[in-house]
Amino acid sequence: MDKQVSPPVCEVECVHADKVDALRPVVGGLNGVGEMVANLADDTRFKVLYALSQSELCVCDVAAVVGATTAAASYHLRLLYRTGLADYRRDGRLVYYRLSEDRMRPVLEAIKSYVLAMQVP
Amino acid sequence: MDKQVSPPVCEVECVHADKVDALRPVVGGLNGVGEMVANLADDTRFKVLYALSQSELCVCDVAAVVGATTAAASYHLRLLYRTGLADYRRDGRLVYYRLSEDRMRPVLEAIKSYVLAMQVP
DNA sequence: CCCATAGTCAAGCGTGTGTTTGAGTGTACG
DNA sequence: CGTACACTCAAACACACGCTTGACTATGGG
Repeated sequence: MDKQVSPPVCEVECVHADKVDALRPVVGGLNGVGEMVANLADDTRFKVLYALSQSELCVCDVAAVVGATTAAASYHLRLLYRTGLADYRRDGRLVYYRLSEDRMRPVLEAIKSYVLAMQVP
Repeated sequence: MDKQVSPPVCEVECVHADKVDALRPVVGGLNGVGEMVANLADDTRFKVLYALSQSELCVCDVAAVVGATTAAASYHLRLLYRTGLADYRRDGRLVYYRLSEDRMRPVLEAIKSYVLAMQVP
């Protein structure tokens, strides 16, 4: 089940074995990080999730907030639901979505801060 | 150059105009966030950048740390360089990369914490 | 000068993704 | 019942991405 450790990797384990050995276990614990980050790696979807982190919203509202069609908003909301980041409840004709994973808030805030900080200079 | 604002978006601006009006300017300031997050939305590339955030490394070391070929490591490093997240210097036959944007550290740490927190339960 | 080595580049591949479109589902209300 | 509306679903399209492969550049040592 290992991916690749030996064949086309440099000659030996390369130049700085100490640093490499120190980093490998740490980095190895990050498996799956790409898949998780990919849930946020789209303008529309990040905006949707950030909006949900601020307020419970129906699909219609989400579409209006992010500037998308309801179909597109529904697509992203369903995707966020399936990956466990959002939850929903039905109330009459409306469907309300909300952020379901509070541990995501610091991530959203960190990314938001970074983006806003990059817009000034 | 605007994307879509009016046509198939609900009827009016939908159910909760107050929340929508409050969120729209905030969310509107997040343009480009998806493109930025996409730089981290891959297991290998996130690991590469995280490793760089911990230590200056040559391509060979990076490949060894993340378990990839030097070509794959070089591909991601070059991409990170082109997007301004990494910088490099040449020293003899070796090329050393490092994190060039310190403001990225809190983002990397927040994501790492989230991933590690999700692995326990 | 020539070879070995670290790194880069470009083409090609398999694969995945966001959006549109149009049809379908479910709820409310007269 | 039947219309109206919020929402969902599935197909299709266009596009982009990560990795491999093999050739190429650049540095340094014999």
